[in-house]
Amino acid sequence: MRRLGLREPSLSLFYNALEEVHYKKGTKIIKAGRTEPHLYFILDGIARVFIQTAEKETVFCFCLETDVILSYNSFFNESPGYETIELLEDSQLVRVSHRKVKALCKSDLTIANFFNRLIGLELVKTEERLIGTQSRTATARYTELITLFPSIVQRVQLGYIASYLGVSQVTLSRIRKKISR
Amino acid sequence: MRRLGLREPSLSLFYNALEEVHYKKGTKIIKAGRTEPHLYFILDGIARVFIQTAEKETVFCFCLETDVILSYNSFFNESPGYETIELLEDSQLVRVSHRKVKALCKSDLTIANFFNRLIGLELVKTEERLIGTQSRTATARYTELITLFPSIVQRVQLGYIASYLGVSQVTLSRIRKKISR
DNA sequence: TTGATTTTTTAACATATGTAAAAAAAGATA
DNA sequence: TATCTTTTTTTACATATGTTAAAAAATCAA
Repeated sequence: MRRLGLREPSLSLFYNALEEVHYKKGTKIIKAGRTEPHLYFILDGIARVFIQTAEKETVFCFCLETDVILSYNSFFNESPGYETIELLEDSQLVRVSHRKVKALCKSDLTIANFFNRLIGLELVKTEERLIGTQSRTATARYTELITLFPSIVQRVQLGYIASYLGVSQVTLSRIRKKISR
Repeated sequence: MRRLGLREPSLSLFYNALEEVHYKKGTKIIKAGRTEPHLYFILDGIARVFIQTAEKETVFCFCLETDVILSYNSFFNESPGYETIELLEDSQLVRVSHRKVKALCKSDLTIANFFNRLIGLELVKTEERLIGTQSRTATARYTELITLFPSIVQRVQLGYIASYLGVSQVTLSRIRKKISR
């Protein structure tokens, strides 16, 4: 949190609201269709964020250590979220209720600005994802994933990565073969 | 702004920082590669947001009346933005410098929370776009665009809409033919 | 209205991608 | 180790999409 400019005494205020939790691999910490009451930070572990339709399941991001896990629609519209978030490893997280975060933002200017920046950086990240998805090939995005987030490729099975890239697993296999030459 | 919960006296504080501007169709109010100093709200007009690579130009959203126009990376990272934003009609906008917005957020708790919500809703919107892009066909997204934002389809040429949907204009023509039967 | 320009649709062809199914490889369990 | 399960790669085929170019339609200006 400190890297986002949160300093004492607001830092302690925020820290004291956090609660550490541990979950097993496979746990769905956030489920689509529910208004999720908590926000999480990953201390150790990895999660996939996906959305489900009648026909298929689409992975639309992975969350790693230090990342925030937040159902945007739950938080900002107090409406059911779109995404389900499943842990892909036994994980350690800290969590805090939306209610507490909002109360802190309403009462503490420093925390409000810290949270502003947190959300802003999420927005930049999401925008980068969207730009990537629309303007670059799956091959380019896969090679980028390898260089920027090698640990994702190592820790996550290819079916999920293919879904994340928006191609079938067969196509990802072909991409992997092509770039390994 | 009122719909985002901004009330007096903070409302006036924010309003007084705004400056009305008028631009001709074709004006690029924000250019990729520059750290944009302003944030805009559209009073009247329509804009396309696109990014440019060596090979092509990709439209990744349209902005309409009441929408905010903001280079996320300029604002949150004070780094050059990715997108170019071009007005597709003669337009009326209001603008305010990032500097002023940040100063207001640092000094006024209500404005900080208002801005928080503004950014949060942008995040929800961007997420919805990303989910749509990844998990739905171009045909489904086009029919949704017609029902949710008919004015975009009426006011924007199909080449831009095709780019927005992530398909070639030829494919969009085929989609239009298919759904008109 | 007429002609010029821009936008949209259509046609033809090549190719990249998805689906389904099988084979191979890797990982887990007893 | 040997067996079972899961994951990844490969194959074969059908099809949707992109590219290029031309035709048609719509828009704009004189």
